[in-house]
Amino acid sequence: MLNRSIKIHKFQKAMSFSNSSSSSLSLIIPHASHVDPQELSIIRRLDSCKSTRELKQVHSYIIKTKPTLQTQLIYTKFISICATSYNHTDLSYVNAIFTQVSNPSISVYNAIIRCFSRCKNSNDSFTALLFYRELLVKGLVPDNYTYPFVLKACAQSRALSEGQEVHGHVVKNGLVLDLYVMNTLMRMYAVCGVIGAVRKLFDEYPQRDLVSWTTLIQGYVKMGFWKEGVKVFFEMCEANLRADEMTMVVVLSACANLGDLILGRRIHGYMRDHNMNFDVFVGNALVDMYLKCGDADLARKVFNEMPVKNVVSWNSMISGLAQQGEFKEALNMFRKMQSRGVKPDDVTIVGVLNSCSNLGMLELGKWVHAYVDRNHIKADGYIGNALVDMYAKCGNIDEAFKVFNGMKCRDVYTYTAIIVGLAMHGQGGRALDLFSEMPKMGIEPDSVTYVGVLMACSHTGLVSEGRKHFSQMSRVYNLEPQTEHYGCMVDLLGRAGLINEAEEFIKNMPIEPDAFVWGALLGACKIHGKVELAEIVMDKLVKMEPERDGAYILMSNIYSSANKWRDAIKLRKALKEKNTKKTPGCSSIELDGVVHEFRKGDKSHQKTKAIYILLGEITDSSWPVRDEQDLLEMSKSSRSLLLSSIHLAEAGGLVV
DNA sequence: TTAGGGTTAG
Repeated sequence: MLNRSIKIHKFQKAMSFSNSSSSSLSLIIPHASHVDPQELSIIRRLDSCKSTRELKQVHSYIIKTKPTLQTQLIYTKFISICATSYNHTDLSYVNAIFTQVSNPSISVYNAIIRCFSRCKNSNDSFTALLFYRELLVKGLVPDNYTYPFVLKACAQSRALSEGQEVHGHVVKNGLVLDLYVMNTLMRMYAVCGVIGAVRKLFDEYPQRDLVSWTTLIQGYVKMGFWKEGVKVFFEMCEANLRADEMTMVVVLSACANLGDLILGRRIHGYMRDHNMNFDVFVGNALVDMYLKCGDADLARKVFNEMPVKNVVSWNSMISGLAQQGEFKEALNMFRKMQSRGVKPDDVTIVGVLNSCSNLGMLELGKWVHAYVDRNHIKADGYIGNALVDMYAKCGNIDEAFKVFNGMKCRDVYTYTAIIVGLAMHGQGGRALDLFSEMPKMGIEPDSVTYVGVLMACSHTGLVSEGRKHFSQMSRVYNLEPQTEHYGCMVDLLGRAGLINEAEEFIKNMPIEPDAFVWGALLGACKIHGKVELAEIVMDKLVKMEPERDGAYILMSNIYSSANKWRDAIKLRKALKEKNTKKTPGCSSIELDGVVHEFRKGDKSHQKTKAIYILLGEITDSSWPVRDEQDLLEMSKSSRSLLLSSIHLAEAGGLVV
């Protein structure tokens, strides 16, 4: 409030200064009721200007040679052109023009409010509201053009109370039946999340057009009521209104969030049936929809067929593939993007770092970090968090802390990234220290932070600490534990040998235990050799996920550890006969910026032959052929790294 | 001179 009054004060000061200076420039004639030929010729010249620079040249020409043409009409034209014609609006120039107009009419105010409301920056939108307030103070009456601009500014700066005030003015001025005013009012409420008000306006308004329907759909979609949004779209079709591309982008976003591929394809079909123009916005929305619905092939097809792509198209593919777990593909997409000369933006960087974290690609992650530094991109917010996450997940805790400490604004995501990273790399104590720092910083943990905290306790054997945190999450932070949290607790108790307690814990769970929870108990059975209990748990897991082979393999390992070889062999045989779906686990290693992936039975690696020979060196005392060309080509370090990967694969129950 | 569109984290 104080800030605003200072702004108004500053602004009024500027205005009084401009009034006196404009009088020294003299000769601003009052608003012309008709356009004279000289004005018309200037307006034509202004229309042909290609930049603010050219505009300024015309401006100085008028001041020097045609001072009588410094009319409200001409100045309104100057401001309007600045607002609509160029990519970047020079707001200080627009302001300077405005201050040269004495007694600006409502048209001049409309033009300047429009100019400031077009900017995405909420400060500029706020300035637009200050102009609006000023025109009211001067006793001017807003018209049907003023309100759409003012309401847009309210929406942009999420200024709901100001928007409601403007709504009152609309009613008072009798403009409630203006379609543009109504639609922007609806949009203002939609952006501010007041979906009830959007619906009320829509229901009460007699003349809805496509924009009204689209705004209502978007209101629902923005609030996460995706099904409702789609329902409104079908109601709109029943009302015989033909949707356009903008409507489809919003509907596709609802399908994406619903993850409903059948619905998404139906909408795509609707667009084809209605011969819609597949512009870059529609293409991006389709790519996003297909990826969020899990169909990467169709997403790729749409992407490849897009005649025009922009950075958002690439970002949608990169982040969407990563969401599908196709991290390697996401990085390939990034490489392709670079080879096409498309400049990455913040979203690209976050997507790439996310893939690096999941693949353990520290080298590429470092390269992205260097890119961020080189381009003076602030490593705060999304990017800072993604960097912390990448370093922490890749095990470079020192670098993770360097980024973490260098961040000005840390939030729950920053803390969670480093807590999870520390917990994953066996530094539970440090993870818990950071967790205890959060309340002091005024940051509340969320559900994922608690997964990290419980993991930290589990890996450090801190049973009572874990119990304390588990009970605190609902008691203090009102976070209902999910199966992941119960699984962590079972893991914690199980690892500590408290098997009976872990069993009891599962029995008393208020939600149905899933495979994650039972899997944790089976893991505990393996550590502590509880064969009989393991058999019961395995039965449950097999019933839950008959298509998975994880439980069989773990059980077979439990039998082997207990020297029950016959049972182990019997189980492996049963597994083979059942033809179960193999757990798609894989191990990967980054070597000279390239990720090598290893899956069970997968022989697609270029150097498979050499790897098998080296594997033979380890498993067989009789040495295989030494003069294998591939083997000789591999450097010593490559060999040891690839072998580490093989070990990793084996540790996960997989054989290369 | 007026309104509605796509991508980002643990």
